[in-house]
Amino acid sequence: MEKSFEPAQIESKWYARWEASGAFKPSDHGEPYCILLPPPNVTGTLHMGHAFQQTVMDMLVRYQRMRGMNTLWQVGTDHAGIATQKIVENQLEAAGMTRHDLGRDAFVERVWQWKEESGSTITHQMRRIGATADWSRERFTMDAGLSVAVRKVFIDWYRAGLIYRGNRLVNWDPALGTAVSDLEVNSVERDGHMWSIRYPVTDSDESLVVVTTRPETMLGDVAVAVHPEDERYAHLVGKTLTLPLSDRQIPVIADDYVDREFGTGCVKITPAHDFNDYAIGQRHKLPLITIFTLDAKVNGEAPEKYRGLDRYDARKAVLADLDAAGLLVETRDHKLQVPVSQRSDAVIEPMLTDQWFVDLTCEMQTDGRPGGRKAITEPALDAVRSGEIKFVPENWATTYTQWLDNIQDWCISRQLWWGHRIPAWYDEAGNIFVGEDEADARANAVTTPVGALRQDEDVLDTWFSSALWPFSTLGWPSDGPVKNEHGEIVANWPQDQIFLPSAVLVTGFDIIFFWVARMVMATKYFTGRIPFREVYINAIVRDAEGQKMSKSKGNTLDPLDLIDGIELEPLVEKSTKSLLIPQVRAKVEKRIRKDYPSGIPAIGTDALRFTFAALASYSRTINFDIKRAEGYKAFCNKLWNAARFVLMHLEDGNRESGIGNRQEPVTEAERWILTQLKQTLTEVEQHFASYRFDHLAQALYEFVWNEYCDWFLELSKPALNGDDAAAAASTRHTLLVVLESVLRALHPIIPFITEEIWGWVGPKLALSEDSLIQRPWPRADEIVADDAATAEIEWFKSVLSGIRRIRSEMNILPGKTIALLFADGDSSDRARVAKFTDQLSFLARTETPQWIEAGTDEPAAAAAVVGTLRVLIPLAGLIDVEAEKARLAKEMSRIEVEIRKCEGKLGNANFVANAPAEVVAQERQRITAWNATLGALREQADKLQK
RNA sequence: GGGUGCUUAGCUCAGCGGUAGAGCGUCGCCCUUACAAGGCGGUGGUCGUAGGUUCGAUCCCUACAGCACCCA
Repeated sequence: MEKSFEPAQIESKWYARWEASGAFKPSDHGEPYCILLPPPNVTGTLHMGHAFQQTVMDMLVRYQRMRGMNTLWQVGTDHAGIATQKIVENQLEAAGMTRHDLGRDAFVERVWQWKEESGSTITHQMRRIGATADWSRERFTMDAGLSVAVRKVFIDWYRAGLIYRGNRLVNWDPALGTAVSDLEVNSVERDGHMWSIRYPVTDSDESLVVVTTRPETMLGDVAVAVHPEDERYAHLVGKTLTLPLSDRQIPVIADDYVDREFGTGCVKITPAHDFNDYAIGQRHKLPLITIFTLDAKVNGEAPEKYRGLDRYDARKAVLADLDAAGLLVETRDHKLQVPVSQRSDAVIEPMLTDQWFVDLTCEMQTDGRPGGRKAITEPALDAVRSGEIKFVPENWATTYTQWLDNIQDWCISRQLWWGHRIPAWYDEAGNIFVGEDEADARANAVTTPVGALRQDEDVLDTWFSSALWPFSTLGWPSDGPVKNEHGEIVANWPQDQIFLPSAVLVTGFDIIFFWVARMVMATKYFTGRIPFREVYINAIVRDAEGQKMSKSKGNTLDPLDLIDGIELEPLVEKSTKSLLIPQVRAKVEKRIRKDYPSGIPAIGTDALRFTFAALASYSRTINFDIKRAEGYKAFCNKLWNAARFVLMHLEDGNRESGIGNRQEPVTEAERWILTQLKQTLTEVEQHFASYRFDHLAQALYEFVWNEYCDWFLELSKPALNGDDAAAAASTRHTLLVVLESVLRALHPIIPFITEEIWGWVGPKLALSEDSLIQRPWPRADEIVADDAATAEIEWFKSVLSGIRRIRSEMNILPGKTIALLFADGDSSDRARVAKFTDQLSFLARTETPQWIEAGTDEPAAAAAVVGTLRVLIPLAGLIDVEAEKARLAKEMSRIEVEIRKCEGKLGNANFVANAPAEVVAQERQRITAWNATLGALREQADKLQK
């Protein structure tokens, strides 16, 4: 083995071997265990959030695979309609073209090309993370099989009356020219103004003043609303106003939606461009006047002079004209919430358009069939409320149920070209025909089509196809093998449906609505099953200061840069090249030069994975600190060197008898480390079950470093070098067996280094497997615990620590051999000293210990106290008597504080009467122990006084 | 406005009714034959504030303060 751990060398070779061996495919033995990858965006790249999620999924899959489960990690990518289309449109724009110049077919062809070029980026990155997904079953949401499922779902829901087409107000992105989901709209606080505008009452001297942040929408006003109990305006309700600029007559209406305290208490109503106004318009049967074109310019409904103006230019013109007319009462600065499209950054314009919807709100249809609420929404709610699906951490269930409780119908049409085209056709009279294709649509027609049919131009929301992932990827709705474009079988529903429900979905909380809820809806409806039994909501990865990672802040980290390392200059170049604003660019560069003055060190995949595991508590965010990752790289190195130690103590050609042939360990240290291993493995299993990867990582870290390396390896040295051949042989065996077990236990977290080390260790144990990935999970119940041995070793550790403390505090050079005496103590101390003499003198660098018999003189010495045993280091010029007195005094006062605490409790009659008996007994035991120690310390202090 | 979290060592975080923990940092000694990416030892905390419940509260309850996120 190399002298130190070099991640780059070992990572490069293992992944391909594992994959080639078929290790990632289902074994067809054991209980099914499936993980669905929320498909990454096909044109995306791996960011820290992905790397974290995939580490979690891979840990779970590897663990369950080792436990003998029939595992499937179903991977694939999502066509990401808007995002992907926009990338290609941007490319065209750079060439001075638009998609309309190419035409639909050529454009879509171009997107496919782009997908082929860039689509494998993220899957290659996933391989670097070590993700053991079954690539042979990789799917794409737009491949043929999944498209069949999409059409079937659309048609079935349509025929069940659960999908409808309607003219509704939707979130319209005027830059992209499509409807977007309300989940893709961010509410952003912006500086703006609040304008007060006077609306005169028709044929009267009176007037009302409305306040608005969007004065241009007054061109589409159809009413002014006041609160029904607002006495100021009660006499005007029912009267008519003359809408300035347009001169239309609009009514004053009363509606308790109006907040009397806000502004003047008068609200202009523009139902075609505001969701709240739309609702009021519906209640009062008001007309809808759309005043904008689809690219947010004023249309022909407005007075001539505003037509064709962009909405913001129209605002200026309207304000100028109002001011000129003396109707602009006040202009105030105001912070307002503006809806902004996540996809284009454009301000969203609520717009009345024809769209397709999935009904999620209707209880019962007019013909008596169940509505969407009954058929789709409620089963999805029940699945979580009943506990059939569990969230981890569980409070996310509230987020899920509250959202579903208040859900609106789902707008599924998008005015894009990239995606699943809606399988609906229109005849010349505007009748709708839905089917697999035109022929099927005609065959299922309820009315005879008038003239030719033309297919709907729109495509489906990406999440519509993603929602089917849990069952469509397993081959549904085909009843036989499904092949990919290379003719390889990728799914077969009749047999693959054993993987539904999957075990767990690992995803971010921001996906609960997009994905989790919709997968539950679709999967319940079409298969009657839940898509997954558990939903593990992972934390959001932030930078070390808890700031959101963002390119414009310059605090993003590329997981591959952490794995491979990167020099400062390439890092600066890479982080700033996509930033167009010079100030931002300069700021980011400055930050990177400050944060990473010498670039990012290569920490390797294993250390990165361990870091993710160690940070994965139930907390909602994790702050990724590179220092922490470096610490875990040190852990990998520690493990590496422990393995080197073990291997170099095996005699040449020495093959151990194998793990199966368990022999009785000869030494107490072996029985102790096996007990610790058993304990650790028990904990690890519990932490896997509860998804506490932080505890899991910590348990293994502590075992390896603080128990195996710090104590067992050290204790093994005297045994390996001693005269007792049986103890030496047994110790060698136990060193190896424990190492092999811990490699297995660590493998799900740090697969590469453990596999590499195992390559040296496995053959020494004559194991049948070729590689660690095939080994079974190390089971705690196969290990025998020995509590008596544990007590012995704990005693030994106390004595040795006491000696080390004296050496350190008295500045005795580590290399210097010193005398060691024992005094007092009981018979078990005598026996233990005898038993551990060699280890003590070896590890503490002392001469053979001597006992001081009671009543005999003893030399001045520094002392450690273990129970009633005094461990003495004779002064003999080594030790400063005053320093030793001070040390003893400090120790005594610490113990006196503890004793006072115990006395306080035990002196309290209420405590003794009410506390559980074992707690009281524990306090009594503690006070006894403290008193014994204090007694020994006092005796020692007295001896020094002389 | 509604909701959900968070506040513990210098930093990042566990813990959670009965002796306050980890990693990193820091200080001292040591290149001791697995590992200086290391070893040994030390320092460091009235567990956000104020009340309450309890024999006992960092932990449970209430209020308040600050921070974060989600929804409107």
